Amino acid sequence: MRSERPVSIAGDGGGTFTSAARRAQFVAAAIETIAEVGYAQATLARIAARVGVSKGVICYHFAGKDELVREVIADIGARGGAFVYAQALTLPTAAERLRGWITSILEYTAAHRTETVAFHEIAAGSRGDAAVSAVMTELSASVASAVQALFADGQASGEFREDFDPESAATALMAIIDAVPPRMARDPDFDVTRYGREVAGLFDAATRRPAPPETGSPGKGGRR
Amino acid sequence: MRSERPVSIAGDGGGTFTSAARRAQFVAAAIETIAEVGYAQATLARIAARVGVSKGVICYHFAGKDELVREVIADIGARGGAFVYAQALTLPTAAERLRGWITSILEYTAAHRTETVAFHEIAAGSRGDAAVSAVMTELSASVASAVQALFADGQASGEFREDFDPESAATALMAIIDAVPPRMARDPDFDVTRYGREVAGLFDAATRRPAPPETGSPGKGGRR
Amino acid sequence: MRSERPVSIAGDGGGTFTSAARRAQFVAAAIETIAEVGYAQATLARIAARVGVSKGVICYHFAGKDELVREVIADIGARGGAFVYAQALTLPTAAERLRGWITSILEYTAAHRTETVAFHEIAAGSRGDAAVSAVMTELSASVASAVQALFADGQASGEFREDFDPESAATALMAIIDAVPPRMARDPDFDVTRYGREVAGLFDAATRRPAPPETGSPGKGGRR
Amino acid sequence: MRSERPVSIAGDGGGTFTSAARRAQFVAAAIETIAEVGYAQATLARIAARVGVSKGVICYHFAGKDELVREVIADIGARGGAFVYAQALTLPTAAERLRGWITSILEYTAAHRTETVAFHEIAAGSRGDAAVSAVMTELSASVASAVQALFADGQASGEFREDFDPESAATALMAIIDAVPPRMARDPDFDVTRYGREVAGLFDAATRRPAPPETGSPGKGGRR
DNA sequence: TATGAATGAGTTTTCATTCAT
DNA sequence: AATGAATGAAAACTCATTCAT
Repeated sequence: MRSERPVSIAGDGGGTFTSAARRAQFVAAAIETIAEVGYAQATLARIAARVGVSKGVICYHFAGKDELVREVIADIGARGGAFVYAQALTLPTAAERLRGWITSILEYTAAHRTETVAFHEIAAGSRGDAAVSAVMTELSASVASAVQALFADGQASGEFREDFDPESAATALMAIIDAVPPRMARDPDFDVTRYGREVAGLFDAATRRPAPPETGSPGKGGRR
Repeated sequence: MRSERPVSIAGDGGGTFTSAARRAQFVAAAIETIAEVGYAQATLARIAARVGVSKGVICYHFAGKDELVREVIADIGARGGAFVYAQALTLPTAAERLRGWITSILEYTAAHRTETVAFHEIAAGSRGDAAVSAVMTELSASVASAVQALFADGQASGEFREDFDPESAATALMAIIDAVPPRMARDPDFDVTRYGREVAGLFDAATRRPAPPETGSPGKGGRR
Repeated sequence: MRSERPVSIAGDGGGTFTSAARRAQFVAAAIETIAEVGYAQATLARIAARVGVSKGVICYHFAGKDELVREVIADIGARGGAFVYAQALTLPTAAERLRGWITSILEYTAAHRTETVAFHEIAAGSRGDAAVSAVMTELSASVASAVQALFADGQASGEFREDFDPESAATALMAIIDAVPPRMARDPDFDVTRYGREVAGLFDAATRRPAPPETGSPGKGGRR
Repeated sequence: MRSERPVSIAGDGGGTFTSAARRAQFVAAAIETIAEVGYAQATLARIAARVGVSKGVICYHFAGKDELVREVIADIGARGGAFVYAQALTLPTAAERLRGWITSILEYTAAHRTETVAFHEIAAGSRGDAAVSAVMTELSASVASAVQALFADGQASGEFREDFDPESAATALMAIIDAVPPRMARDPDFDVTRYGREVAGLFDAATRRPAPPETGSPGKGGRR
């Protein structure tokens, strides 16, 4: 019975795919399909057709559509998450980390349109699919808390103003980032890099501690 | 021809529903259903069940699902649009209008959860439904340009900094607003009012022209 | 209970239709609708719409669609039959009666396109509707036997050749006549009158006893 | 893409149906069903039931009902057309070709009742189905013009009388032929072969050039 | 009588899933 | 492992018919 379902053991020199590679192939096809036609229109038939195999094969390698979609999410999340975290958190100041995060995540978004568009399509269309929903929520919560920490750190270190709520700021920033993929899909000329610079600028202005009230040290104020 | 298709004549004090009232009832049921289970899961059967009638009744009152959905969009858009525009645009300064717009639209969002959640669900899930998509795109574009004008006005009047791009700022703000309904749906404790205040604060800080560089008038700088 | 269903008593001076007139109105509307869109597409809704009333009214006046259709058949049959019989059967010779029948029935067909087209549509599309089918079969059988008699009479009187089968000839002639309405519907320029002349000519040539064996030349006549 | 839609590759000796054979099976079932209950009543459910499979199977093998019906028409048309053309057109005289055509087409009709009845049902019931209608019209026009040529040839060669219109004669003959399938369906004892002989005789008599007026050359008349 | 509303059976079609080979 | 075939549930929509008013 257990042998009924392929396990992920690699290392098969033959021309035929190992099970793991096959699964990866379907995940990739699913991502492309979802990005192209939207979550609701991404049927197993269409995904299988993209790979050039019959519909049944997907059901052989995955327990069902749910499992495939969950793997799609995991795949996108893992790759994207790794990249983003690698960039931002090493910089010295909170302001730099914030700008770095915005810039790098949008850079990634622009460089991986298909993936990020697919991710957004799933997030938007998977309502009512409890299992999928749960994964999405969890994933987005973990990113949100990292972003929130970014703001909190800046406040704690005195870099940022203290009259804003880090959680709200994180929510807002996440919203801004999340809206980029559909915007790219809708409008291919959208300049993501420029937008990233602008958003970073807005958040910089919004969070930077205002120039101190010039209490008798004019030199400092002037130099600034 | 006369009576085959119910027409929208309102004003009937009787206890029995007029056709217009019936249509409104289905529109309301559709909104609730969409908000509750998502666009893809909002079948005619479910909507009819909510009203407590058979599936066919909807097809009697509406030419088809498309017509119902279009009416849903029109209904939400009309009511919401009227409200929002009424508030914000009368205030004297751009900063006040910006804050007013953010505050009032989120106030409206909070007060009309079901409606706004449904609207977002449709926007998110109607890919591949050309007719619906078109209406949504148009509607959102018109709001976006009004918001952009808000920022541009502030820059033109000298109230706002000039080193940000009004279009990008509008895009960002719209993204923030659009993300609220699904957040409310996901997390019933989300405090929209507080969030509105925070977002307004962030945009205020981000757009306000910084304190002038103290060019020889120390008295003013000091007071500030 | 009996008063539940309107009876056919005429003579109601008011502006409102008597039941009989109402029924006739629906029959007329049904004929027009069937001729226009075909039997399968002639729904009660469409018929009612043509009269300008609601669908339910038809069900009030008729037990069901079947009854309406049967009345349509009876109506067309009665009027058409009466007309045709009146013309042809008074002429002196069989050849004249044959030509007369062909001419007059096609004349009628041309003059009552809507009716005859509707009749044909019902005949063609009412398969599987036992009650309707039965009426059609009966009606067509009665005409067929009259036509057959026409040929048989000509043979009996010596006017017609004897080497053809009156039943087959009647079947063939009926087929020719029955095909005219759909042809008219398909091709509005079809010249029915000319076609009638041609068909009459063909049947005349087909049935006429060949030139008598030259009664003035005894040798030939004798050989026959 | 490769295997999603079954393709028409024949030649598989195994016991299992190839896709082509399966399609042919459904085409055959559709023909039988249409012949039996009429075009309007021939639902996918009924056709599937005849084969003993679920409704969805037909949609698996055919894009939709339209495709099935079009294949039914093509199937009947191809087989029937080939047969009929093979027979008639090789004979030397126009009179023989005319008789040959009538005889052979009715022979075919008698030998393929189900098929021809189905064909007639489709022709009669497909009003309002533009695609199907178009195919039928075209097919019948091509046969009609061939028949018309038959008459015209006979006139041109001097075999036939010249005082009839070939087009009308063709229309009449087509009407006679077209009426046979429904007649067979209605009346199982109808003797098609005999009818064919009779119709051929009628048209022979109707078209044959009459014996010349015997103007003083008895030898010629006698020999004839 | 008439109406509009409602019903429910029935139609085509789509799709995830199962299964024998 | 893979396939093609089959399934069956569900979707949107149509239509004759019923019924309270």
